[in-house]
Amino acid sequence: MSIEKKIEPNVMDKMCPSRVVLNHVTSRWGLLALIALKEQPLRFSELRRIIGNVSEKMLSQTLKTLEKDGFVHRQSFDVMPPHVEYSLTSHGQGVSLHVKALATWVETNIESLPFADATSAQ
Amino acid sequence: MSIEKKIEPNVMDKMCPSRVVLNHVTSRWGLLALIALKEQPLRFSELRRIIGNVSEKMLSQTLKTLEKDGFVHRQSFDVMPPHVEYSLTSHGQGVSLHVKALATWVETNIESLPFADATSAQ
DNA sequence: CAGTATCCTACACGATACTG
DNA sequence: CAGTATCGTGTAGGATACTG
Repeated sequence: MSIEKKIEPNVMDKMCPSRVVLNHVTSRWGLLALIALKEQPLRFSELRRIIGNVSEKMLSQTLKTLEKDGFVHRQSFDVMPPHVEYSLTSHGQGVSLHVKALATWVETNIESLPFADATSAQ
Repeated sequence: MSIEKKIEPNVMDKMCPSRVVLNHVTSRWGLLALIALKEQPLRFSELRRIIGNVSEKMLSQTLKTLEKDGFVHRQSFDVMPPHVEYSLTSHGQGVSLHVKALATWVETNIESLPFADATSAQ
């Protein structure tokens, strides 16, 4: 069905490597995946449930990217039904530390930010 | 020219506040602006030059968002030609610390990431 | 369960032109 | 200089259906 594989090339691939990686780890779902996996290894659907509101497509895409970047390890057990576990590599532990710190800072300080006013009505 | 003001509403405004703010500070240009301003106050065009390849529209939009969030302070001197200085608030200093740490981690470790191979050819 | 394939839309972002 | 206004494009991301 596909002689040519259209693999959703990224615009940012012209940027310097570190910016690209930075964009991966700070991406909408990448950030949340790293934080979730920081606690413990998780299966695909567990990850989906924890992150919440992420489509299968996006989670899959995000995990592949993070795997390529060397942050996530994917272990597939060859059983039926399939069982796949995602975990952080040592590099993944490294970034997730900072990602988590950033996220925690925001959560901790959100109350004191003027932004909170705008949405505190609900 | 505009009875109704279309102010580019954000999809994410349905998310919890901290996620929204997190997205602001980790956004493509937000992240870079925070890092640049961490060193010293900067004018609009200085900021543009330092960040590089950011359009006026995006930088302006980014700065407004960060200002609303309480991370950036905008000081306008009423002279001609205009002189505007952007600087970090104390909250801005707070997040930028973590943002910078994250960015630094990536830059430091980029060489040891498998990703580097993919683009090291140029 | 753990994904892929396909289709579609909204919006992020850039380019250009204009203004105080 | 420091923006705003407007328009055009690509792509991030969702919905749905299907598969090993």
